Amino acid sequence: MSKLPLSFYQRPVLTVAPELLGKILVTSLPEGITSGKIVEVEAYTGIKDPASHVYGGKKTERTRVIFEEGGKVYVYFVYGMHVCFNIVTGEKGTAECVFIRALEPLEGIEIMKKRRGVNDIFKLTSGPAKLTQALGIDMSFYGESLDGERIYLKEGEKIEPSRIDTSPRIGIDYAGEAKEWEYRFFIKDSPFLSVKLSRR
DNA sequence: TGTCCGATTGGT
DNA sequence: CCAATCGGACAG
Repeated sequence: MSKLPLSFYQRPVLTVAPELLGKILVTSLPEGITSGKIVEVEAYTGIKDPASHVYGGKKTERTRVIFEEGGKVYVYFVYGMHVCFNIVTGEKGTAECVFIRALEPLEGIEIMKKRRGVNDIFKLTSGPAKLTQALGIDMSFYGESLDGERIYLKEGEKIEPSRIDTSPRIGIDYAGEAKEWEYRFFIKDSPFLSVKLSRR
């Protein structure tokens, strides 16, 4: 199974985000290969998106990679202890990214259990900061290309549209009306989601 | 340089 | 519900 080409990411974020469901995120590090199937993502659509880190055109040392062309890693450190992982999308000149919120563990489950310090498979990668810890993703991945050796995506299960649901994004109460936007995409029958709310 | 706070998690 | 824990953002 081959790596997804960078051209996959260099399309509009609202196209790429749902297509990421079912794809396999892989890291290859000294401890071994770990991977998981993407089951939950959120789209952050750029400088006009009040929930985005680049809202209003805010371009800083932390956010600069979001302005690059799609196919790069945007990671950030938050709450003094957590790393969150995003995939930059779109053409150069846009500032879009997809926030990866949950995976279904696949390869290297013993490595992931050791990194996470838990045995329950449902607690390994069912949250944005859990999956980075499980896959060994830290701030050194900032700006890395997703067709590299350490981290990449590969083709996975084809997800039928009927299995995909949407909801507002999680944890963005500061974003005004944007907190209602249906930019969270997830595989509705997955038991590995970060939150078990079904809404409506 | 000082203060404020978070696209979370895990325990109470 | 709330503490943990600290780098980035921004005001001054």
